[in-house]
Amino acid sequence: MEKVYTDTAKLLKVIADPKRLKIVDMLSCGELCACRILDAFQITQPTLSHDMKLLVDAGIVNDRREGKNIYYSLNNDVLDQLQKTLASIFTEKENCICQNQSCCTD
Amino acid sequence: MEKVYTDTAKLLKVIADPKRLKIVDMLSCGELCACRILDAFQITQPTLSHDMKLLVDAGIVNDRREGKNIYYSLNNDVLDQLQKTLASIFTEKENCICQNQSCCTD
DNA sequence: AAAACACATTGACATTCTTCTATCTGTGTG
DNA sequence: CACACAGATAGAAGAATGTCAATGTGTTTT
Repeated sequence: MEKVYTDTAKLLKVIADPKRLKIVDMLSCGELCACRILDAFQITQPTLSHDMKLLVDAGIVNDRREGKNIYYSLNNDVLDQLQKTLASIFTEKENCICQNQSCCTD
Repeated sequence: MEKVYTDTAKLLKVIADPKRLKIVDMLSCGELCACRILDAFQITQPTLSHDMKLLVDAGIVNDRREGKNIYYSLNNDVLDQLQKTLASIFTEKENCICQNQSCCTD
């Protein structure tokens, strides 16, 4: 499968979750520590830690330690690029992936 | 969990797959019948049928029978709305979801 | 140094997703 | 009507995901 599809699908899979979407929404206003994010959910600390690891590993979120706390923030470059990629997938292109093909029963 | 997150996550889950992303990309150039889409992949016909059902049930794709064939096309309204929702989640808002909150250790 | 705090990791279990083979349904054709 | 074709549905097996309790690691405080 073409790389753009596999790469984009990996990113989408990480944000295709209500909790993680809300986390991204919270972080869009600025950096937050894990404990603050945890307060907003009815999940255990290890579950949040697991979700944050997915977001960080995907490059969507940056993490930074300050004393005992870990502060998380959005990586806007990755999200901007994702939006551009989606726009290009959703929209007709000049060199259409399936142009000049007729249906099998034509 | 807030409805916008669960609804958006459901849509994202459906397109968070390389095959289905490529299908959307193919359909962005116009209507295609199932047999034509199937030609582009190394999967069995029931697998494609299952993927198309996910896309149709999510409202991302419309289906239409013409004789023996089913023709699929994009529902651009749903995709446009999804892009807008993502943009609003990714971007700082005036009424920030977490404004006026200080970290738990402050 | 010992204890407390914030977060990560491990291991287990349940749920969901993916993909297949086999079969069924709807449509057109001889 | 019998058959062929396009696609959907059913059922099953394996893979991936979500979540937790228990425990480990790094940092600060006493």
